[in-house]
Amino acid sequence: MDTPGAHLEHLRDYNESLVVALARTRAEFDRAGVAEATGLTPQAVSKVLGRLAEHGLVEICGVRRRGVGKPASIYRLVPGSRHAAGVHVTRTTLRTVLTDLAGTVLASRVTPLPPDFTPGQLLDAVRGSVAFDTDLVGVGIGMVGPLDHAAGIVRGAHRLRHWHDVPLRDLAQEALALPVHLDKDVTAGVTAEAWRRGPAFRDGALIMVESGIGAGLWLGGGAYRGAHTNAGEFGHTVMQLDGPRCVCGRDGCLEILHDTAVADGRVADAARVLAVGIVNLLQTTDVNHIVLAGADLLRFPEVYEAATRSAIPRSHWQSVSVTLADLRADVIAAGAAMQVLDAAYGIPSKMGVRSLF
Amino acid sequence: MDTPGAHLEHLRDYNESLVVALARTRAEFDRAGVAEATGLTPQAVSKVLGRLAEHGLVEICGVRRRGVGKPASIYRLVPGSRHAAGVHVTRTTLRTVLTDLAGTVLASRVTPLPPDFTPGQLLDAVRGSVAFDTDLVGVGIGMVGPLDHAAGIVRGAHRLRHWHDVPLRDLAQEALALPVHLDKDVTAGVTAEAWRRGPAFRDGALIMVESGIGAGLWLGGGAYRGAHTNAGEFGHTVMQLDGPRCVCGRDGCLEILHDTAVADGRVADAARVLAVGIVNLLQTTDVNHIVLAGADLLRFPEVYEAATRSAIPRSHWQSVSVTLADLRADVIAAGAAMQVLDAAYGIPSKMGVRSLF
DNA sequence: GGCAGTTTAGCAACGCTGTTGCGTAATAGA
DNA sequence: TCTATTACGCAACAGCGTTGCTAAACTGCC
Repeated sequence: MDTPGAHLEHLRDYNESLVVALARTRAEFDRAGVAEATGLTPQAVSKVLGRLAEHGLVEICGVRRRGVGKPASIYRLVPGSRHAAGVHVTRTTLRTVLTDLAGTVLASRVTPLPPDFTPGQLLDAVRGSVAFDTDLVGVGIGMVGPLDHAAGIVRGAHRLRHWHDVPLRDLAQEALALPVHLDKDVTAGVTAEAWRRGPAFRDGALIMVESGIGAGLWLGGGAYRGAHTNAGEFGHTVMQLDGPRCVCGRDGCLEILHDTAVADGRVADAARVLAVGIVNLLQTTDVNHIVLAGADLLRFPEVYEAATRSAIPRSHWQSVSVTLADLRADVIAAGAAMQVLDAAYGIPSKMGVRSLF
Repeated sequence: MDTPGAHLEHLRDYNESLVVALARTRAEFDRAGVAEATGLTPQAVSKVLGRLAEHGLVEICGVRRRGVGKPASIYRLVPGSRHAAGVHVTRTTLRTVLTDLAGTVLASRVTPLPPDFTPGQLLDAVRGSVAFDTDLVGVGIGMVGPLDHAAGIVRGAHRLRHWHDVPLRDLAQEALALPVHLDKDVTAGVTAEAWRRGPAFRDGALIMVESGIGAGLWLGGGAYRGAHTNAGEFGHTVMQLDGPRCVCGRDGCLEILHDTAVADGRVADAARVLAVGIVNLLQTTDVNHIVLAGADLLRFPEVYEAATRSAIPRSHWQSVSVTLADLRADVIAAGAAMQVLDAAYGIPSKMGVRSLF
């Protein structure tokens, strides 16, 4: 069984991650606030903050007087204490991003990739591209599936010949001498949103329209990938039983309907079809955050946003936020970087051996 | 924030739950096996097993000689050590079930409910119905939504007039003087499958066709309900953009297409439409277990099962199991009972205050 | 029958976690 | 200046899994 037992270190890591997550969403915080939010005793919070401060993740930035009594120490996250790099691999380009612990994008660059590039060529490009002048926690790679997240293997990349069962994660780990995290582009993207917004973002989907339609799912406070790292392929859900044949072999998929409308210049129609697809996704997953992203979508952001908003039915106990990915084109690469941060400093979704430092 | 800090007791509870989960799926087990499966030391397993045995959840049932050396003690779960009751509320009937710790159904009864029954009438029926001659861990209630699982409130039950914002969980808790768990019928149903199959069932969906089409989702090793306890409403996903108007207000929902076919006597067509809907669900959630249930579906089980099997595409790294709910009509009530067991003895999906005993 | 070797079980001490008790520091107000 | 109040942290503590070691139970061999 791969359900590991829990040891004392897991408990410590869990609580430290909790405090880091809190620190990420609050500009400043004090001991009492953390204690109240977590249910830990103030003394325990002191110990946690002491450990985090010792490793530079947080620092004291002042005191707060609240009438009578000894002033409380005010803490804040030190965003620059940790950095991660992320890359977004497309069929023609490599986008590289450097982010800090707060999820802020510090640098972003785009380099072309050779036509029909090989794994070796990609690794060369990545090696040259992530050479930032900083210590890195690790490097995240976001690319199209299908791939196996757990094994770190690219099963086969759409329209790329040299990409069948390539153990990219291990190859990159060796080439870069850094921890590497390989995931689907959309999952990386939704991680960016989740990391930046903090624990309030428990259930969300990042809708990406960029040579294909897919969704990155963040369910119950963690990335959800499904049994075969294949969740979120809602572009290939049938929305017109007697519709035109899609490349996936089914008829009337969201993607073929959408792309046909775009090809005909009917962008508003395309957006409406996508919006119905998003409502379908909401019916199935009941997320309350929809994030719109992808190069093709961001060509007409307000059209898609308006169509989505107006398609979502309202009721008194439900509410769904619809926003554009505010990192825009960087969202996948940045999310890949934040997956590294999430693996190291995020709240563990399951018990497993890990150390924050 | 509702993300609680972790204390030492959580660690203990987590490991104990892990061992109970293991015990549920194995007829017999020994110390070494548990130690290997969990990564805990044999000594730690001894302590856990000692605590579980002290409370009667497991017992020694023999020794195993393996050539040379002192024989190992063989343990097994004591299914009868804990019982829970579950009820399945429909528009006209109340089905009540008694289950043990292993998820075995020990008793099952169906009683009619008054037409357009009130909360008070339901509580009376439940009180009379769950009076089994056993100590109960608690009572689970499974019924149609929409409802709020976290708050234990029925938001509004389909075609029942007296059911708007009824705090049923608290009312039942008071009426029964027992812990009560309120959840959507389909979520309860999938919990039954998950509880009986053990940790190997990490990602699954229970498809229920019974005056409506819905799915109970078990994602990443736990029930997934969404942000508003509304996940799994895939019966109201659009599959024919220009299709007939559904009661939900949209056009061409899976449900209206399916029900129309059934009304016309075209059961095979209905099953095929549902199968496409299930494949849509797979595209979105990538679960690898599909469980078919519901009175309307179980009228033609082999038709639906075959249609589903043949609609699912195969590839070399993906595989999806399709089965009928082997508890048949009891699955919802039994699942409601197992939700109580899961809350008390299941592996906690998040850190929270809880005690096994 | 007795001894050696092997495997399992568990007591006891230990390290580390968060908790509790209590003393100390820092501030406002009387 | 004194008192009440608030925040902080050292020290002792309880409880978790771990480690070290001894005892127990069995097989196989002499």
